[in-house]
Order: sequence, then structure tokens, then C-alpha cells
Amino acid sequence: MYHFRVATAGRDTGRRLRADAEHNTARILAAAEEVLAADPAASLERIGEAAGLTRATVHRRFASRRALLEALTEQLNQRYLTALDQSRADGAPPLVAFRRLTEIVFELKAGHRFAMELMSDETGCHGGLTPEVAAGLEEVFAQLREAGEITATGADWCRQVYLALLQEADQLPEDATDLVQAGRSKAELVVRAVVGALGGHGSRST
Amino acid sequence: MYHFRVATAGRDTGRRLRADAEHNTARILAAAEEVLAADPAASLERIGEAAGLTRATVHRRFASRRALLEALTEQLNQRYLTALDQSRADGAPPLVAFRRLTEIVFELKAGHRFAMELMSDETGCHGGLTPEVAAGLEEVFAQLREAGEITATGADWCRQVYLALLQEADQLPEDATDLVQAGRSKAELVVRAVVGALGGHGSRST
DNA sequence: GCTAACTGTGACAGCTGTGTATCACTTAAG
DNA sequence: CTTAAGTGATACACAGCTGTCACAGTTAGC
Repeated sequence: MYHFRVATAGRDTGRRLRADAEHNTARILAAAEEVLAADPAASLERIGEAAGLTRATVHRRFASRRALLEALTEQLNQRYLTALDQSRADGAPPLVAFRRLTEIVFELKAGHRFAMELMSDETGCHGGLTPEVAAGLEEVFAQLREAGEITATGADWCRQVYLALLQEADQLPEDATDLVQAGRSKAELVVRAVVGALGGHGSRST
Repeated sequence: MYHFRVATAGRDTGRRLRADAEHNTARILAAAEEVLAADPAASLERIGEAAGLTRATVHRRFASRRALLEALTEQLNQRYLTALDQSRADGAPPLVAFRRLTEIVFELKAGHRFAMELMSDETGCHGGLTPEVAAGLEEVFAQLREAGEITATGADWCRQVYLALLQEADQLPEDATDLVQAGRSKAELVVRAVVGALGGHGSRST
């Protein structure tokens, strides 16, 4: 677990937070994830309310709205990194690793795109993703390409298609017909769709 | 062409607008399309500025921000409708019609998703699309399915995948490798990706 | 050229969100 | 138990966007 440190007013004193305070920061981040996914322009008031806290407390844990968003994207990037690590732990074939990665991302229930697009202006590129995460994804697709699972060559295109389809599958109702056909597994649906979209199994000539 | 009528303060007097006024409303809509695509929370001030007009004028043509967004989505839905009509004009095979539809959408340079997600709360479903447009898209995919081009069965999934990939392709730089491989045609790239994503040419078993 | 229509400018009130600060109260941690 | 840390409640200043208005200047249309 990551231990937050006192950072009110932007100054990191190096002192440990009290247990309940650290717990509350986590609740705020979780609430922000949920609320901002529904409405990217939601106020800190609503986020605090969703976390069962006051707006003042939100401001104590995060000096500004911007700071909260940064912490949020950092958390999400961290999740992607661990998911990437876990997926390629053993020497499983690329497609299996890809499927595992997708499953983990869904389990983490990362409201996948909310903050990314909010921060995309600031980070400049990669749609809010850390360069490390982007590089990790690029490697995943490179291995899929070597294994002949896909034919698309552009890292940007592969990444964006993957993130977009993750997003769409996430919003799909549980009883969607396509989802049932894929064994009720959103990960399975996404894997098939992404591989197909990126030219899987036989490049087509229009 | 559609002739706007005097609607300041929400009242439609039935009187025709002066030519320059009508021209300006179009400029506002175009500017709004561009500005809101970059920043969905952009102020009317910035939209007016982009249109070379004052905020007051924006308010004269559209009684409220909400009214502007409604007009914007209506315009976009209208474009999709005409695109659907043109694509299935002659009895061309479904895949050809689909390709044509995608080309037209790209030509119209509809910043495809901006306002849709803004209005999605109000319209309730279909991601901001008119029921007619949604139905038209559903028919397109139904014919693709009959022709054996795709295997996915859910209308929602097909539509969302299509719109998502349109969006991603639209943001792709002109010199992307995948785009070059597809003959520098974003429409071509989208058609291949969508057909692949929706199970085109042989259903796969994981 | 005349007139009605349209625009620009500037000003105003109202609302919402942000960020800060203070004070009393509660609670975790030694 | 004692203390330092954390929270809730409240108030305040500030900024930005919205919506409306009035007035003067400009322009399209007959």
C-alpha cells in the first residue's frame, strides 16, 4: 500500500498521516473516480458528499482541484502498471497475456477514461497516460504483432482503439447479446474486438 | 438549406431572419462545433470569439447555452440522416454502402462526439443520437450481418464501436503508419477496424 | 435613401465553484 | 488519559459564466 504524507497547502512535511485521514483520502479518490466518470465537471462538493465528507476535508487532503485530478491519474496509471506487470509475469503467449491484462483492468473497475481526458491537456499526449504505461502497452501490442495476432503497426492507433473499446464495453449492460455470446465476459469481448479491429487473422483488402 | 427563424427569448415569430443574421447563426454553430470539441466546457464567450462575434450576439441567436447545444445536436443528427440516405441510395452491397457512409461522415467533418456526450443526459440514451439515426445505423449493421460481413448482434455494441472508432480515427495524425497502409483514407481504416471488431470474416474462439 | 433589423459595447445581477480561514468538537495514538 | 491530529460547520473573498438590458452605430433590403 502507498502511504500518503501530509501535503496540505502543497507542502510535504514528511510526517505520516493518521490512519483515518489516510483512509479518507482513499475514499475521496474512489468517490472522485465514480462521480467524475458520470460527470467530468462535477464539483468538489459532490465528490465530498459521495465520499461522506465535507468539501473542507477534500481541500485539506488535496490542496486544489488540480491536485486531486493529478492524484487520480497517478493512481490510475499505477493500476495500469501493476496490471501490466501481472499480465506478463510468466512467459504466457501474447494473446493470453493480453486477455489477462484486460481482465485485471476490468476487475480494478477503473472508470477507464474519465480523468485521462481531463488531464490530457496538461500531460500533452498519450491521452493522460504516463509514458511508462504507454510504453508498456506498446510492448504488449508489439508482441501480439510478432505472434501474428494483429497486423496494425501504429502504437497510437493500437492504444487508442484498445482504450476506446475498453470504455465502450465497460458501459455495456450486463445482458447485452454480444456480451452473452462472449460468455458474459467483457474482457473476452474486448479482446476479440481489439484483435479483430487491429487486423487479426488475415489482413483484408477492402 | 434550412432557414432559421427569429427565436430570440425562445419565441418563434415566424418572421424570416435577415441574411447576415442567418449567416452568423451558422458561423456560431460551426465555431461551437470546433471549440466544444476541444473543450466541452468552453464558455459562450470563447465560442463567440471563435465565430468573430460577441457573446451578446450568441445570446441573441440562441436564448441559452442549452438552446445552442440542442441546435448543435439537431444539426449533427441531420447530417447523419442525410449521410445515411446518400449511402444507401442505390442498391450497392452493404459493405460498400458502409464505406460510403463513413466517407461522408468524415467529409462533413462532424466533430463526432463533442455535443453528443453533453446532451446524453437529456436525451437519455443512444448517446445523444436521434432515435431515427440510431435506427438507421441499426439497419446498416443488420444488412452487414445478413451479408456475412460481421457477426456481432447487439445494436448498441455495433453503434458504440462504430462511433468510438470514428472518433479515434478522426484524432489520428495524417501520417500515422496505419493510416498510410490504409491508403491515407480514414474511412478505409475505420471500415476495416469496425468490421474486424464486430467479428468480420470468421468468428474466433478465443 | 429610408427604415427596420442587426451588431458591438458596456453594464448589471445572479449563480456556482474555488480556495482560505476560524472555531468547537471528536478521535486516533502514544 | 492526554495530546496532537483530524473533521464539521460556517463564513468570507474571489473569479468565471450566464442571462438580460439599454443605447449607439452599422448594414441589409425594399
